[in-house]
Amino acid sequence: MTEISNAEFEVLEALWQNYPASANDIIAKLNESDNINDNGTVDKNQDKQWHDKTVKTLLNRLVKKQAISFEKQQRHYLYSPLLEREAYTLKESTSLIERMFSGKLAPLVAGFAKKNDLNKDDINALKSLISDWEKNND
Amino acid sequence: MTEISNAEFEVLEALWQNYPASANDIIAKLNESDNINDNGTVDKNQDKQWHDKTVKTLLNRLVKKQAISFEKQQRHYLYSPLLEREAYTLKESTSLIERMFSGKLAPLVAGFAKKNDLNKDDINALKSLISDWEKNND
DNA sequence: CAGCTAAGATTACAAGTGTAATCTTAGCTC
DNA sequence: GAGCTAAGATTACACTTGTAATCTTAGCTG
Repeated sequence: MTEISNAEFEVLEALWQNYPASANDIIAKLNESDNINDNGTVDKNQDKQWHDKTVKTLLNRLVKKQAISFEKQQRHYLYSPLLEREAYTLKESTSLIERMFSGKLAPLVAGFAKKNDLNKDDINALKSLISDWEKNND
Repeated sequence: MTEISNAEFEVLEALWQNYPASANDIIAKLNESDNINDNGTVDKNQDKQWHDKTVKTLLNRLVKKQAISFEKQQRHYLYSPLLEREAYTLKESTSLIERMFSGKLAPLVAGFAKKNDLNKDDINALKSLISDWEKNND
């Protein structure tokens, strides 16, 4: 599977939020003000406007890259992701951590902690992950 | 500051490990079998061989992008990074987390926990980071 | 000193990317 | 049914990227 570019990823993101979807659905979603991810977090649309031709091009490329599929629905297509969001983001995270931190998660978190001032919620989420891990690994 | 590409990043990495350095120093470093990062972690060189012309090109691009500087040392140059490694990796991590996880660290860690089976060391590192954070934020 | 060499500068070139515009055509509209 | 429309297909085009090869020139070498 070839690489997904940043712009392609944003289109995929819109599709993950709601599929199957027509090109127009996707374009509309991309041009909404805010978007909600699978994991419940929110992407603010920095009022970027997506041109429909651009989105169509990206959909085409995603099809070629076998990241999404489509089925003819009368005159237009309905697209669906072939990639799972979680699998994809994990792959990307892993790759970044590999390239920048020799595969170790802690240095990334450390950098984050140092500057991006994690808040109490982040810390609680991490603690909860840790205790889950310990539950399963003790 | 424009974007640093993957190949450029690897060259920067070599420079961060030892600078100021001549082009040849950098080429040699890149072609070593293993490399050790600032943070003590190790990059295995998957026996990729860097062609000197390629590295020179990348050094040029990095200079243009103002990611590194050089000073004439007799006939050749000595290069130094202008970017700090930690600042750069933090920016990249933040950007990925922003794009994929709406800026939340926990979902990334969760994905990692779920599949990449964190080991005891990772968990300890995270715990230690958390307790540091709590020490400073209570 | 003439030519060679090696450092850096310049040029190359295909593939990928962001961003669309134009082309083709099946179906809707009068 | 003739033409318009809108979906998708094809083409465009400049910029970036990976990966070098060629050009230029200052200094070494015989």
